[in-house]
Amino acid sequence: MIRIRDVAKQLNLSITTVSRALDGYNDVAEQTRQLVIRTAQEMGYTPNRAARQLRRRHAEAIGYILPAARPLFSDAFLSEFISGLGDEAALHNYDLLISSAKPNSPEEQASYQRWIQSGKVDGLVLNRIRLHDWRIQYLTAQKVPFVCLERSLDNFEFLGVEIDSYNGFLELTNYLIGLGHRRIAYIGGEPGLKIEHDRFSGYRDGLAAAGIPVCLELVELGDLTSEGGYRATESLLQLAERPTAIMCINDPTAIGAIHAVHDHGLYVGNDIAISGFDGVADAAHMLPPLTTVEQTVYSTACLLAKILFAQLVGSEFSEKQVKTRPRLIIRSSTGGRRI
Amino acid sequence: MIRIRDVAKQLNLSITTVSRALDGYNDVAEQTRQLVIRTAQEMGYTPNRAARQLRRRHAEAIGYILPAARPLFSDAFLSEFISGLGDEAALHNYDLLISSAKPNSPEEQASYQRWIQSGKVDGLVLNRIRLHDWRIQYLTAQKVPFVCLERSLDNFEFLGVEIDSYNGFLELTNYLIGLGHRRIAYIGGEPGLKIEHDRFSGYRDGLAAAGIPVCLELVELGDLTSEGGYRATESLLQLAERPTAIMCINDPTAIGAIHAVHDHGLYVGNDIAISGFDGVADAAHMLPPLTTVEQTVYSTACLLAKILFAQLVGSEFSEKQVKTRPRLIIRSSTGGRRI
DNA sequence: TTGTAGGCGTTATCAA
DNA sequence: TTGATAACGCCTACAA
Repeated sequence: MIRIRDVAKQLNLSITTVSRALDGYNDVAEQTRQLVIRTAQEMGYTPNRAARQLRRRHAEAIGYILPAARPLFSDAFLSEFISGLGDEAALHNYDLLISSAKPNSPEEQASYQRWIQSGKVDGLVLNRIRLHDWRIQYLTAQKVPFVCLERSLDNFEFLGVEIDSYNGFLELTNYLIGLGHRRIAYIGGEPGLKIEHDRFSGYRDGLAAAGIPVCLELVELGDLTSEGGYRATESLLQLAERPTAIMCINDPTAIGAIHAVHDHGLYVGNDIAISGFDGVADAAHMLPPLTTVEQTVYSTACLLAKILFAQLVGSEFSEKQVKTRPRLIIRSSTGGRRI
Repeated sequence: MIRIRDVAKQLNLSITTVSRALDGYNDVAEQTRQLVIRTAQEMGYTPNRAARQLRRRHAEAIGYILPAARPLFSDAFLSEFISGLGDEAALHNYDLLISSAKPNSPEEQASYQRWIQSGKVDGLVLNRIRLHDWRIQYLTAQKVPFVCLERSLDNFEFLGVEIDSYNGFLELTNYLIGLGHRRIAYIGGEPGLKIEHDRFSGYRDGLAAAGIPVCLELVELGDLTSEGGYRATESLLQLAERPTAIMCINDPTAIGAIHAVHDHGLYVGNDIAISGFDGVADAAHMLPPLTTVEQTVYSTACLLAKILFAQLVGSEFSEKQVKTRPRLIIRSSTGGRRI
């Protein structure tokens, strides 16, 4: 390992001078600076992170804990989300630390506490926010910078990005009603989730505005995965009177729904309309292509990270709170040619 | 922030004693140990990671750099892969550090060097290995522990997991030939990739064994994404004599291919057979469900991490090199009912 | 403009 | 069984 003292010795300079030349202080002769920078580069010197962290008292890393309900999970949303966070972090020369935990589990709590208390990360990114989320209370109390995708009912001084799920689902519901659907089912997620609350509300209010009563047998509980969507759809298809449309809380759920409908020998988009929410890249490549509400996951992740960095390093980015209106993307899974 | 000295002061003990009680040394009175552990817990003490790293000279973190060809990418393979690495790392109380870089770019090189030289990670996980891969030479020279998914031609002392892509593709080719296909196309990835080499070889040798010449117009270059698969398939469909089957290097490519075939008004599984490779969860939820060669991404990632940890902490896991035979999963994208 | 020295919080060596 | 002390590599008052 090459240390700063090795560079200093090589140049017959003091450690101080080398350190300051590298860090861009202006009290070092320009000529010396150039020499130092060049030599450090040649020698392949990179400051030891542990030492720097200890001294500077920050980690130059942000953290994100994956909401993994089971050890094995797969979610197209997450790879886009992670790459957005990672790219933005890299721009600031920060690292992205990843862990995974079952939402609302003791392990989740332990992970957050360990990261905070041990100083491994300077800030955190949260998603899958619960209506009452201990994470927000905890991080606020600990004064740890964090940003959220979606807000909870607790955090008044919300920092982050909020996707207007409610209006997205409202618009989608209106669209389906406009197509003539009356028996519209909904497959959601765990009740305490903010997105569940918002999206279901959009669905409910959309129906109400058209004078259609919410029919409880048409409301199913999924788990945000394809498997959950498949199972929930199977129940719906066994009803005496089948729904003519199924609105799914997210794209993976919708993908499972499409599959279930197909396995029942029915035609998606024709016999039954299916819609999702997220707009992950794969949604366009489904057969039939999936009608969805697009929230541009990658750029949202970048935006979240930008907001976090604005807090951490006082970067020029000034937005603290962004509310975006997702875009309804109509594809043939809600009607169109027979496949 | 609570430091070890705070705990020591609280108990009127020396820092040394507290440190050793917590670390499980046996030269501290059992009674003292219990007291220390309890108090530390009550006070919410967690060792500062930077200080510990500096002293112990390791980071308790492993790293993985995503092969992201473009800033925005999405790959079902990766979310499974990352969660496997993360779960296994968590089991050892290690963190997983994530970054992304364009394969073979100067930034990729800079990222690896920075992580190594700054001591941010104790070991690395590599995939998308190139036939001649500077990473392997560099990490070997630096004596940094690492594991690979797939091996290169350079590393004789290969540590990691090798999926037998060659035989997987051979078997798949034989299967398609057995179905009566003669014009079988191949959509691959960047030429220097190990998986491209192996999978193409399996395809070529499979054809050769059946006395079918490789027809260059049927060999297309993709980029491992759905978009690449879509474009390549469009070219194939414009040939005077269309292929009757298309073997894709991975599942995303196959998903793009299915979509392109569909857009041309043809029936996948009927007019044209399509196959993938990876066996990510979504493949089963495609329409039609995708025939693929399954490599159980999640458990492979866990296995890779296990091998890495065996090096890092001398865990009980003794396998150093695992070669797995992937499993051919036949679904209706290579023939079956019309959808 | 450059150098000296002290300390960040922890662990390890050695002495008590 | 416990405690004093010296590092780990870096940054930064302060002195020269």
